[in-house]
Amino acid sequence: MGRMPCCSTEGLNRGAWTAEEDRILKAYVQIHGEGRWRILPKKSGLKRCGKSCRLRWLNYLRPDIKRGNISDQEEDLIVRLHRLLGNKWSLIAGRLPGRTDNEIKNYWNTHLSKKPLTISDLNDKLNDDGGSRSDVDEPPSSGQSQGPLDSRRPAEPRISEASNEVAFNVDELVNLPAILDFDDLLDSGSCSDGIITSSQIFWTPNFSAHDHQDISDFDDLGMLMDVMDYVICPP
DNA sequence: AATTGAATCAACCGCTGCGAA
DNA sequence: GTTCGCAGCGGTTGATTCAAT
Repeated sequence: MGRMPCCSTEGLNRGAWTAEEDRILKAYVQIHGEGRWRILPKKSGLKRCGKSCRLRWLNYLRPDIKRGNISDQEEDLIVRLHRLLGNKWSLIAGRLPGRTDNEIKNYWNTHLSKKPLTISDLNDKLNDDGGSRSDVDEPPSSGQSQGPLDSRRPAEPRISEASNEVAFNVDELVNLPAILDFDDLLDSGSCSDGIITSSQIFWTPNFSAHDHQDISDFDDLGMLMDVMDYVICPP
C-alpha cells in the first residue's frame, strides 16, 4: 500500500507566496485559529497545500515573529542549545521567542556551522583545571550513542574564579537545581543583569552524542529545558 | 556595466510520531 | 493490536540577493 501524497499538487500554486495569498491565510487563521491545515486551503480558497500554509504561517505570518538580525545573545543561546540538543531546531526555537526553527536552522547552516570550532577552546579551559581530556575533541552531533558518560567528569559544577566560567556535565545539569544555588552564582559576580552568557557558562565538551541518548532516556526533556530556562533567565 | 560565484533564506519533500477509529 | 490521517520535524533545494572581479 503506497503512501498517499499529503495533497494533490494539481492546480496548486508553488513557490513564493504573493501578498494576496498572505492576506487570505492571515485572515483565515485570525478567524479560525491555527491547526486543521489540511482543510484550510479548501475552506479559505487558497490554492496551496495545507503543509505549505502551515509553514508560511509559522515561519512568516505569525504575529509574534521576530524578524531581523540574530543578536549576539541569541546566537550565544543557539550555540549552547545546539551543543546540548543537536539539530533539534524546533526545541531550540522554542527557547528563542519570536524565532522559528527554519530561521535558526538556516542561521546555523550559514553562520555558525562554518565558525571555527570552539570546543578546543573549551578543552583548553577545562585542561587548566588539570587532567587530560583528549577524548573530547569531537564537535557535538546528533549521531549515535558513543558509550557511557565519562566517569572522569567532575562531580560538581566548577566555577572558575579566573575565567568566570562554569562547567556542568549532563547528570549535573539534570539535577542542577538541587546541586547548585544560582543565587550563589549570581552573588559570586559571575553574571550580571540576570543573564549568564556563554562566556560565563558552558557545557562540558563531551556533552554531545551519547549524552543526547541519555537525555532522551530521561524522557523528560521538558525538565531539562526548564533548567535551561533557569540558567538563561534566573528568576 | 556586465558577469559570475557565494551567501542567504523561503519553500518543498519525505519521514516520523501520535491519536483516533 | 492495526491502520489511517494528520501535524510537525529536519534535511534539502532553488530562487534571489550580494559582493567581487
